[in-house]
Amino acid sequence: MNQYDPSKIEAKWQKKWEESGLYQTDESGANKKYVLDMFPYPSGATLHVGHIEGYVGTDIISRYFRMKGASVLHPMGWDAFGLPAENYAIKTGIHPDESTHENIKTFKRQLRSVGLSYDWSHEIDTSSPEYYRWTQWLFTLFFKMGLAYKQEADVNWCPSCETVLANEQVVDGKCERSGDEVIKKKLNQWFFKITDYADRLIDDLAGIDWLEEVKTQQKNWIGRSDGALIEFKIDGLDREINVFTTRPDTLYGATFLVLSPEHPVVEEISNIRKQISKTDNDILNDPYDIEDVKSYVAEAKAKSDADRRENKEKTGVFSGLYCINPVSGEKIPVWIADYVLMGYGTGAIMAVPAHDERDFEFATKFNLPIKQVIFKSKDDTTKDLSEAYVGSGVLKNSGDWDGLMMPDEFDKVISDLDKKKIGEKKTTYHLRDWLISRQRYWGVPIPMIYCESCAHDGKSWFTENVTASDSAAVSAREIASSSSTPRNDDYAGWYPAPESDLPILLPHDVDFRPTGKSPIALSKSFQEGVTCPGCGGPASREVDTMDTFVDSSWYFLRFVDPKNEKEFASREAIAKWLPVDVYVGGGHVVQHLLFARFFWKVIFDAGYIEKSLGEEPFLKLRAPGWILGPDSRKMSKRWHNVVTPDDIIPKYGADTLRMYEMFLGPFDAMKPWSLTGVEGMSRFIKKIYRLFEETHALENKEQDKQIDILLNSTIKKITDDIEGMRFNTAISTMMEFYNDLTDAQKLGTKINWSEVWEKFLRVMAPFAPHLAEELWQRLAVGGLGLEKTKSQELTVKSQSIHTQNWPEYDEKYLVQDEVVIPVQVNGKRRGEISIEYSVSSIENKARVEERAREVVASYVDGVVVKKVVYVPGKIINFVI
RNA sequence: GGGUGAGUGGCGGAAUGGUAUACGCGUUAGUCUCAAAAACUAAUGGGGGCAACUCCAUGAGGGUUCGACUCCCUCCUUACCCACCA
Repeated sequence: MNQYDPSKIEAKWQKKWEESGLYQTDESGANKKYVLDMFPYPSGATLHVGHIEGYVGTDIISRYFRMKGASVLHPMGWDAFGLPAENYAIKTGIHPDESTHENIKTFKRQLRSVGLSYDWSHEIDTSSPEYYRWTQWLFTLFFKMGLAYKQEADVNWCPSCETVLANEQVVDGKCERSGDEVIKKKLNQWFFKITDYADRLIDDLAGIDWLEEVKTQQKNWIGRSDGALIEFKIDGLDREINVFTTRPDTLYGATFLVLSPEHPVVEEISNIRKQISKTDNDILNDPYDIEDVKSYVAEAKAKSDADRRENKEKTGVFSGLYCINPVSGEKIPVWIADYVLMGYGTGAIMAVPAHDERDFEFATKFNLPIKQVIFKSKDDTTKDLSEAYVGSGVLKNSGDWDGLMMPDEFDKVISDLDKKKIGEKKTTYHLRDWLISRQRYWGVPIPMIYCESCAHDGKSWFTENVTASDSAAVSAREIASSSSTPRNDDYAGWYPAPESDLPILLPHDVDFRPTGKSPIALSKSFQEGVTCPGCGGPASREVDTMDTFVDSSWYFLRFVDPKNEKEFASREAIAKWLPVDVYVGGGHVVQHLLFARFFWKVIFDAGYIEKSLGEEPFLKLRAPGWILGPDSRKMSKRWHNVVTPDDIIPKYGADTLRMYEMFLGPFDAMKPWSLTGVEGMSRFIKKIYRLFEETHALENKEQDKQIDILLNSTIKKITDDIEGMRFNTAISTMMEFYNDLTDAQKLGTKINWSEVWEKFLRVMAPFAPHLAEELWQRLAVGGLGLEKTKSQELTVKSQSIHTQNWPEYDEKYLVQDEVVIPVQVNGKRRGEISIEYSVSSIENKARVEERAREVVASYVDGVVVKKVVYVPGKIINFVI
């Protein structure tokens, strides 16, 4: 008898599958399913079992869908640009292009060794000119739509990576990658106007099947809050300070204003005071020194965001200015404090210490008045608050607003502000525009050209292209810019590189050591012969590259048409495959998943996506849980607890690895790796193999009903579990099937082995594709109920188990003839009865009750039974 | 501080209103063997009892229900994400 030897079986079938083109996409797209993994960054570290988990999950789903008759697109590719390769190059001198492609080779070998059913003819590599040509083209589309702009801004700068970072890449004030403290720097940078899409990015979440957790996180990140913009006049001057507040109802309680140290008014304080003193000399009598303001502001500006947050004590300084509360007419002081952030709202707040914890703390520390305007009820006569009251209640001390209930009559407050022309409804967002410039080498060059002379004349692509040929882009631009028109002066001198020039190649012969300037700036060839698309004069290219998240924001679109040389993807291919039906991957909750949704919406608006496809690219999203090391710590080189497929496959085989990973626990849960667990799975697979060897050639056409029931209920359970991505219980079901089957075998139950194997192997096929194929082919050779093949050589695709139909189950075999009904007394199980299924219905309650009463006689005899609850076929309960 | 999950044997977990602890790991005993490994067989939540049996147990406490791991309330622990966002 043969021994199970995965190393022989698996290599053999992987080769044959490839030769026969088994996993080539059925390009008809009939009954399509697009099953997508988040494509990996090919790092120097190899793939470990945690990465594989998601890939095995999507592989099972893809194989299952194919067997159900769907045409499935299941591609894989490489998010190949990025900093680690560049840093590695700086250290070793090996060009990123070279190391990246070495890594891709390793990753690909590993993925193949797991037996994943990717169609490699759809493979993409974001660092190839064929791909990034279209990344550049999309950039120019965004530009023409008014959604890409260059602006001087305070940006996050990582001193160690020597590049700017997106807000999303700053974690706790530190660089996500290097861990260094991020500093603020004023730089001229390219942005994507993702804020124009903030509302749609929130609202469209409602219609997609994503984990609630991920949706909530995206909503929080976008951070929409509704409130009002309120105007405060500076006392003694015809000038206002605007504040944003979500609580305009507490306006009568606003006893001072607070400005962020970066607020524009702060720099002008001396001037403003001079102007005021001409009409009102009182202001000069304040015990106040402008030097205090200057030193406070200087100190605050020197601190990093992290430092500011670190400091729990509130700090601040009186500005020397007063404003007028627009409803109460009171004169209130203006303070400067770093707990107010310039980046949110207007950079100025009205402080309502009675109803805001931060304002309360500040007012207490600096002895500022606290005025309560919200009371728990009409009869509430609280005098001195010991802490801010932030709850709901009724307004008092509030002029005409007295008696209004908050938050129920909030809208009345807003409309009154509007009527009095002192404020208006306003929505603000936490989301900032997406900063995409990077001063690094290993990325996509931004395809923009700058012309000094056009800039001087105030000319730009926008001024020169009133009637652009690209009508789709222009009409889309109108849609997109309805909320905010591009400011032409920001664009002066800028032109997108003409489409015929794309791709703008990343120069190869560059010293990529970071200097704080883009390395491409040092390339001689890069700027050779560049002319202005507007005036034809000499011009220069943008030397920054794009954030790699731009590359990965549209790769799922390229996958459907990866070799197209005319378009980023054809309209037809997009319509055929998209949206993605199942998307699996971890992390990236606010980065990739937000950016990719943004890209889809922009491309949708530009008219390149059929409206019928909808406004969301990923219908269903699931994240595999982390696999922890055997020590229950996160897998990491540091703990020496990393397990890779290469540690497992040579000894146990890919099928064991796949089955074990899926059996570990719920797909989305965090769970620790265990080597003894792998051995257990290996045992199970060997048992299947052995049972097959012993039984598959036994001829027996008869079968007891009990086996029919076992087989059909197993098929049903596994089918349901795959649909619900409960792979762990699907595998338990296979184990139970084996146990029940071998028990029955020992008892001499009649079993039609060929039918059993012919069905069971098919439900096992998505999980253990190599073993299932091997045994399927042997079954075919045995000729039991299958077409005979001359040898075990699979050359025809149609003979593979993976092209067979998914087995159907027969409802009539899902119920036993006899059912076992537990008998309870007061909800505690005291026995059970076995009755014919046909008499278990509710009409026969009396009969069932009689039988049950015998079993629990010792509990119910001689006592009053108050009630008998009978759930047909499930349970009977005597209440005494 | 806010949001979102999770808490069940020695361990990973199953059961989403109806026999709690499926399935697997581990452990123990046995078979086989000169021996070991592998394999196979059996036992395995805790307490009490010779036994039939019985009591207790799903983080803690309450509630709803004939019946609660499951639903509701309060609290505790823990993980992840966000956090001076006005």
